[in-house]
Amino acid sequence: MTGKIVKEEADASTEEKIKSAARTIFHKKGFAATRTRDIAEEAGLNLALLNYYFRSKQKLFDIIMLESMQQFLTSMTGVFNDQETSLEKKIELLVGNYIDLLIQEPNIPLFILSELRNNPQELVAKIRVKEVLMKSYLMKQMQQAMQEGKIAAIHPLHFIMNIMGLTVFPFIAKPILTNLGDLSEEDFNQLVEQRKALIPHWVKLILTP
Amino acid sequence: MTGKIVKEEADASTEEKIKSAARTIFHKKGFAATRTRDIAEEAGLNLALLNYYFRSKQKLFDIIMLESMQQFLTSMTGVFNDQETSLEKKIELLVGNYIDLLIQEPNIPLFILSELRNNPQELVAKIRVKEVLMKSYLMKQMQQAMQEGKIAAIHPLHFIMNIMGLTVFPFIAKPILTNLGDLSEEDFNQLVEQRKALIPHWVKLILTP
DNA sequence: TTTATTGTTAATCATTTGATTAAATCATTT
DNA sequence: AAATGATTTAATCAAATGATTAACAATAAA
Repeated sequence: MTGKIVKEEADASTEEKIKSAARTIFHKKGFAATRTRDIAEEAGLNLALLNYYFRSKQKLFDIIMLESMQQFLTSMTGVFNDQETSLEKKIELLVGNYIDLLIQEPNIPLFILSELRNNPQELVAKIRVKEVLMKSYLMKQMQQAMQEGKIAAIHPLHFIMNIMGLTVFPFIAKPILTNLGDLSEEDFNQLVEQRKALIPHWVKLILTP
Repeated sequence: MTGKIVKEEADASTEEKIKSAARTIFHKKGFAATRTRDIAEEAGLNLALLNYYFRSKQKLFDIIMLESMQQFLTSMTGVFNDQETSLEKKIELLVGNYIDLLIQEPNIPLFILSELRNNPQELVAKIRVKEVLMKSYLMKQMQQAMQEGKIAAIHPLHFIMNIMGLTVFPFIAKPILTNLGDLSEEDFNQLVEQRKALIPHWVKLILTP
């Protein structure tokens, strides 16, 4: 009955096939619009296997959601607490990492944010964004630079909104933007590639005292 | 059978009650997660009335979606083609209008964008964003200012991504941001109110030649 | 008032869909 | 090989849900 529990490392392949299919479809359509049958079909497996391995659609979803949020968060944790790199360099790295990630996984932001509106607090709390972000070395660097008058005074949240807005929003609005500019997938990616250099430049302007 | 069709202006009240309830719930939960029973309950009406007035969930949704997109688009059309106002002034007005709208209807952007990923082309085409935006007087002003060297050379899509990203993203990421900053509804609104002045200022910096 | 039309309701239908079951297959151990 | 346990499948269940129906109420027309 509980194959996976007894035999922890059964055949990772099937379990991973299901997770991979679930990731694809959940990311694209969200929880409510996804049918477990779609996932099974995408994985090329019988529907019952999904429940055999993960008990329920909800449990499977929770795993995918948690991993997606962590994947998103991991792109910044490494950068943020490096004591060697300058504020400027950190912004470059952060934007670059995110754009690389988002070109690979363009559906993650809209997936996370659209699901978050139903669950608000619980999930956000679970991944400790607040600790990771607000108590990071980057924030200390910013505070100090502001005190020394090296950058303009700005509320940390405005700073975060700006960087994330400039970096992530294009991927959220991708269908509109590609229509607006008659862009192919290729064109779009090229445009956001440019933003790896542009956004740090713009942010520097914003921070100029 | 087809009450509404025969008698066009029957009792606007019931029809409007349904639309209003549908708007509320669709905006908050999206198409797939919304049950017609929820809408009926929110409207304080019998479930069958929904189908009596709108034939199906899908038809009702299409109406709400179209109106929401138009509402969103209307915030810019007026501003964009005014031949009297400067580029700078237009940015101020645009950002101001959007933030006012979004404080009233904070769920619209995520609603539109998350539904758009399923339907991509059809809906985007229907509202003529491309015409409204790309062929606006604002765009001509930009081109001319660039040629005259009065503003920095920038791809129109980067310009749009920046303004929209800076303005709209905070509302899309609201649950995360309020958690990050321990913000009440009030606090959040105050913060985005500040952005009415800040974003035009930042955009001006970005456009500085 | 009577009649016809429109609006509303409770009950029901039919389909979709998440989940379970029981039997079959595969793999591992003895 | 036999036995045991893990994995997989087809068939089925039960609940949720969009939609319809038939009866009833309200309103307007005659």
